[in-house]
Amino acid sequence: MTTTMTDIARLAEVSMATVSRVINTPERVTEKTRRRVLRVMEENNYVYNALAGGLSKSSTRTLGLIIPTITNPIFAVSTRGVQKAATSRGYSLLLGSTEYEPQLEFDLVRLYLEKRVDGIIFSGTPLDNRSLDYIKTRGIPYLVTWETVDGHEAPYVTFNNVKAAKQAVDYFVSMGHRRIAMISGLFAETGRARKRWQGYREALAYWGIPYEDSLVIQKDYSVASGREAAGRLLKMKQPPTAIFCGNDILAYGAIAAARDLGRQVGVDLGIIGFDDLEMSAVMNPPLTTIRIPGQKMGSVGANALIDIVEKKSLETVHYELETDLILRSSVPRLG
Amino acid sequence: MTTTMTDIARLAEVSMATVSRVINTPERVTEKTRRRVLRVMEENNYVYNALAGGLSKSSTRTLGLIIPTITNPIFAVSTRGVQKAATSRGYSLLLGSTEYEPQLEFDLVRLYLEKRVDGIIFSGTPLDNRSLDYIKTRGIPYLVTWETVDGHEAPYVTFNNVKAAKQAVDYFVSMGHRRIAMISGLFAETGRARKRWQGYREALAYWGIPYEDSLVIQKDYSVASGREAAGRLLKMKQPPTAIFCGNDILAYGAIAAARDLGRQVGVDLGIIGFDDLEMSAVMNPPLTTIRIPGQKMGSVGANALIDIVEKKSLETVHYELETDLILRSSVPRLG
DNA sequence: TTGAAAGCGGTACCAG
DNA sequence: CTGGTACCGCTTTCAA
Repeated sequence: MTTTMTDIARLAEVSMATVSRVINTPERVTEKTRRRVLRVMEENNYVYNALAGGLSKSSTRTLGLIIPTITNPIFAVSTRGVQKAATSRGYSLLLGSTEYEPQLEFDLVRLYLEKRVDGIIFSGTPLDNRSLDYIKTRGIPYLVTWETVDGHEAPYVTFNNVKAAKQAVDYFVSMGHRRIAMISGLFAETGRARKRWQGYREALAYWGIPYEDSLVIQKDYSVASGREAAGRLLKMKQPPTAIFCGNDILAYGAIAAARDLGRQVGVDLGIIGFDDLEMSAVMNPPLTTIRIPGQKMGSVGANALIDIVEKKSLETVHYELETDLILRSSVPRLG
Repeated sequence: MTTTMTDIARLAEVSMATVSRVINTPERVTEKTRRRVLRVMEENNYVYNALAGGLSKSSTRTLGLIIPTITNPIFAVSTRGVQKAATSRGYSLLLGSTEYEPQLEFDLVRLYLEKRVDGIIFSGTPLDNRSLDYIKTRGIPYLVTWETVDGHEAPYVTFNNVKAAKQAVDYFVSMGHRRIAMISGLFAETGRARKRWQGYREALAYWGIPYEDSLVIQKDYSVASGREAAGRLLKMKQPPTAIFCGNDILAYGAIAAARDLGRQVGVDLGIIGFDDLEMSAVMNPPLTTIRIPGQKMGSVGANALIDIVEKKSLETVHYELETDLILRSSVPRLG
C-alpha cells in the first residue's frame, strides 16, 4: 500500500543504499541518479518512515517536554521558546502536563523513554527525585528549566527567584510600605514558590520588619485563589497595605478582590505580581510585576539540551537569566 | 548497552514471543512465567522500545496537533482538552504551531506523516487546502476543530461563529447601541474571523442599522492591536458607542485604549469580547463576552479522532458545540 | 559512486 | 501455553 524505500529502489533501478543516500547524504550520489530517484519518490509520493529510520539510527529527532500545565500563560510562553528552538534545529516536540502531580511526571518520563525521545526538558514541574533517578539510570540527556536541582548533577536554565522576590519587597518598602503580605504558590508543589517566599522573608529581615505568618497565604496558582486569599487578607483587623503575589494570575485575582472590597489598587493598596504576562500591562491599574524571561528560558534550554544531545556540549551547563522589576501603577507611595 | 527483548528472553529462558506476550497480552501467559519475565525485566530495568513496536504494528499511539499559536490562552485551553483526552486513551501528543503561516502548517503535516502519527488534529489553523489534499492522499485520519471545512469531507468539531457574533450585536442593540464597531481578526488568516464579521453584518442588517466599513478594523489577535484599533475608533469624529471584539485579547487592548482616552467602559462605552478567557472575569470592568467551549472542543475532537483511528467510528462526524453570551459589566445601557 | 546484506528491536503467524 | 521465524522499513559497514 504505502510505498517504501524498497519500492523506490526497484522503480529507480538502484539499491536501497542509494535511495537512503539521496535522502541523508545527497552529495554522495551522482547528480543523475539523484534526480532519477527523487523523481520516482515524487511520482509515487513516497513519505520517509521516521520510525524505521529512528530504529536504525537510534535517534528520533524529537524532544519530550514536561510542564505543569499549559493553561498558565507563562508556561505557554516558555513552551513557545522551546518549540521555536526545537523547530529551528529540526526537532519535534512531545508535550505532556503533570498538573503538579509527581506521579504523572514519572509516567511521562517513562513514556518518553519508551518512545525514545532524544532528550527531555523538565519545565517547571515538581521534579520528583524518582523521575530524575529513573532518567539518570537510562542515561538519556535531560535539562531542567525554572528550577535548580539539588543532589543531581543536572543541567539547568533558571533565574534567581530569591533575588527577584527581594526586589519586589524592596520596592514596596521604598514606597513607604511596612505591612506587606504575600500570596504564595504551594511550597509543596514547586521549589520556586518556596524561594520567592524566602526572598520575601529575607527582604523583610533586611529592612527590620518582623515576619508575620498570618500575612502569608499559600494557594494554588489561580485567579480564584488570588481573589479568595486577598479577600481574607484585606478583611483582617490590621490589613496589609501591600501584597506581593507569587505570580500574575494570583495578582489578577487580588486586584479583583480589592475592587470587590472598595479598595483602590495603586491608591490605597499596593500589589506586585510575578511573571509579567502580556495582559498585565492592560490590567486596571497596570500591574507592577517581576518580568521573567519565559520564552528565552525555553529557547536557551532547548538549544542547550540539543547541544548535549548532539554532543556539542560536554559539561553540565548552568544558566541564570536576568529578571526585571517592571514599574507600572499598582503600587502607591504611602504617607 | 540497553537491554532488549532478546536479552530478557534469554535471561528468563523463554522465547521473544513470550516476552512480547507478557507485555501485550499478559493473560495469554501462565502466571508463573509471566512473573519470571516481569522480574527479569525489572532487574535489568528494561524499557520497551516503542519505535520497534510501532514499526511492526504500524501504530505509534501518538497524535499530531497543529495550532496557530500556543500563547493565545484559548488555544492553550483547547490544547489541554486534546491532551487530557489523548492521555486518558493512551496516546501522546506531538505539538506544533503554525503562527498562521500555511507553509508551516504544510511542513508540520509532512513531518507528522513521516513520524507516522496515528492521526492529526488541525486546531484552528488556516487550513491551507494543500495540507488537506496532501493528508488525504496519504489516507491517515485527521480532524478539524474551530472551523468547518468546505470542499473536503472532513470530520470537524466547531461552534457557530456567525450565530455567536450575532448574539453579541443583538445584545448591544438591546442595550440601546446603534453605532457599533468591530475589531476583527484577519480574514486572510482564519475562516472564523470572517464568519464573526458576517454575523456582525447580518445582525446590523436585521436591526436596520447601515453597515459602515470605517467601523470595522482588521488586525492580528494581540493586545497591542486591540489597543491601537480601539484608539483609532474612539478618535473618529463620530466614535462608536460600542465595540465588538473578535476575541478577548483584542478586547483587553480596547479596554486599555478607552482608559487612555478617558472613556469609561461599562459607562459610556460598551465592549464585548469573544472566547471568555479566565482573566476576562477579573478585568476592570469585568468583560461581557462570548464563551466558547475551548477545552470541550479539544477533548471531543481528540476522542472523535481516536474513535476514527481505532475504527470505532465509521462515518465522518460533525459536532457543533454551544456558545453563550456571558453578561458582565462592560456594556452600559444607553439613553 | 554503488550494491549486498546484516542488523535495529519488536510483532505475529504458524506449529507443536 | 510456548517457540521459531519471517517480516516492519531504513541504516550502515564492507566490497566491488
